[in-house]
Amino acid sequence: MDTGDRLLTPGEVAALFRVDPKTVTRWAAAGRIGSIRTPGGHRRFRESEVRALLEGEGMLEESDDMGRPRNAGPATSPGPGAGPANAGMY
Amino acid sequence: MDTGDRLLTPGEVAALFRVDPKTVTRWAAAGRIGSIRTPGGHRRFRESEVRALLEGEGMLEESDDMGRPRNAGPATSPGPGAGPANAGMY
DNA sequence: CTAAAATAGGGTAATTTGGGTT
DNA sequence: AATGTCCAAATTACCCTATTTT
Repeated sequence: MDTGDRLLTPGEVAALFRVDPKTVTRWAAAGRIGSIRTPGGHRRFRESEVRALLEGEGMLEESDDMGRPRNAGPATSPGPGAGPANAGMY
Repeated sequence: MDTGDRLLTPGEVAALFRVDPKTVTRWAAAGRIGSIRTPGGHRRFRESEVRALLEGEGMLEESDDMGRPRNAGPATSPGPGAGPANAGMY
């Protein structure tokens, strides 16, 4: 199977998500999506990861009620569930 | 381990980075990547170096926005006068 | 030796980056 | 906190033809 190790440009990812390329850059800077840098500093994204984000996340996670408590967290799972890494200092 | 001393053509390197072959040539001209010239003037790149550039910067990285030591690489080509690039990004 | 593909080199648009702001 | 827009600079992409490689 083609895992899709092809690389996509920021503009392509932005078109897939219907967002501004700048937003994709912010996602990469925040660690929400993996990125590969060219020697010149431009970013490339793995198609497999992008497609996983596109159609593989709206099924078994944050369904509707208990997916992501935005304020009334049980305080027992500090787990990174929604925010894996980064400190969002951008 | 396969050190990967095989030589890659500009087209191969370009496909790996998802860039234009001309861009790879520009990297070599700027000293960002080591290059070997054929007697005819064409360039060849070491697979080990290319893979180091690919994996060394975009694999287990998540928040890599600020602080990008791009010039701390192998210094294989000191690049005589090809330095209009780094040093002062902005 | 001939032919096709790739590369080098130069020059000009398009994209991307990073910061600051809305 | 997240996204979109403006700006200046850098990087990259596509145009061409000549040379090299296969």
